[in-house]
Amino acid sequence: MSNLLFAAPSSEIGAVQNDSFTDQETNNAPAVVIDCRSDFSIKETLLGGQAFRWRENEDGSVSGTAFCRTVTIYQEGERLLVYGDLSHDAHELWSGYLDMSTDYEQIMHEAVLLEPRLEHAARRRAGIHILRQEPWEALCSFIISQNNNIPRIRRIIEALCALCGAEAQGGSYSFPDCHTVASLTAEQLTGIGCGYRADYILAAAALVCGGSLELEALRTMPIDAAREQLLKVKGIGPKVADCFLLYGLHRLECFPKDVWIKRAIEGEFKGTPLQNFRYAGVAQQYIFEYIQHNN
DNA sequence: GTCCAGGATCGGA
DNA sequence: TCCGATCATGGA
Repeated sequence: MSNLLFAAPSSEIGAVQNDSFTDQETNNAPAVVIDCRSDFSIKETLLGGQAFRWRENEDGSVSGTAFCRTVTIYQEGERLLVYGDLSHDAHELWSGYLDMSTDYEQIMHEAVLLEPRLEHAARRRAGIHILRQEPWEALCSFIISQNNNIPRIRRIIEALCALCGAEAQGGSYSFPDCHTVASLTAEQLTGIGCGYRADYILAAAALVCGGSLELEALRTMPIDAAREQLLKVKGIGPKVADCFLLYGLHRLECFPKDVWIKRAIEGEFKGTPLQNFRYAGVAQQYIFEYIQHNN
């Protein structure tokens, strides 16, 4: 059963990879070109745990699906080549998704002024941008992420997309909208490995598609009010709420506290001003890097 | 077999 | 309010 579900998306992604590689080799398919800083990293940004539907190809490019479009992205120094999206708004859409307009160098500078111990870690994470993901996909993904590991989170999300079966432009599956998810049964969700999270996913889907949880309204609402709304939903706790606000609604002041970060801010970084930094979510990435590499 | 995964809920102190 | 047990699941 699980093999059937997993086979489809991976073969689709393989097809995309090959097509795009050929496109670049023969140079006969147009790519959207996006300028970037030389220290930007497409891999850190797409594969670093903010989003779960991107994969690295053997040639170093990254393939995935968002906004119902499947693309392959190459980074060559200060430019990104996006293959697979021929839409007129492709440049605007992918520049926006990758948040190319925010000045991350300035954010890093401000963060290091507040917490000089993070200088090296911040430099190592200088290439990361906070994505502007589709809110519902982010919410659903981070509900699935709780007490789970990244490879399994990826598998479950791919299986969910395959189960719902909506094809994206470019061949892979798009992430199902909240109505589609709400129409699933708990048995279907546990069948793809969601476990006890099945009921949480259904609860969130019902609230979102029923209109009683307006995700877009949370984008501009005072942050405490937004959190309060989210915490009312069964299955959304403080960590998932902040991950959603940061990665799904691009609220950069949010500071998701997982077990590692908690340990850091109760220990070595006790009293750090970064928790209240207006770009705390970016600084959180630096702290995580610091912990992982111990300076 | 046990432990863990970038948690959340629930019930009992 | 706080703390521990429990919740599915698969990989190490």
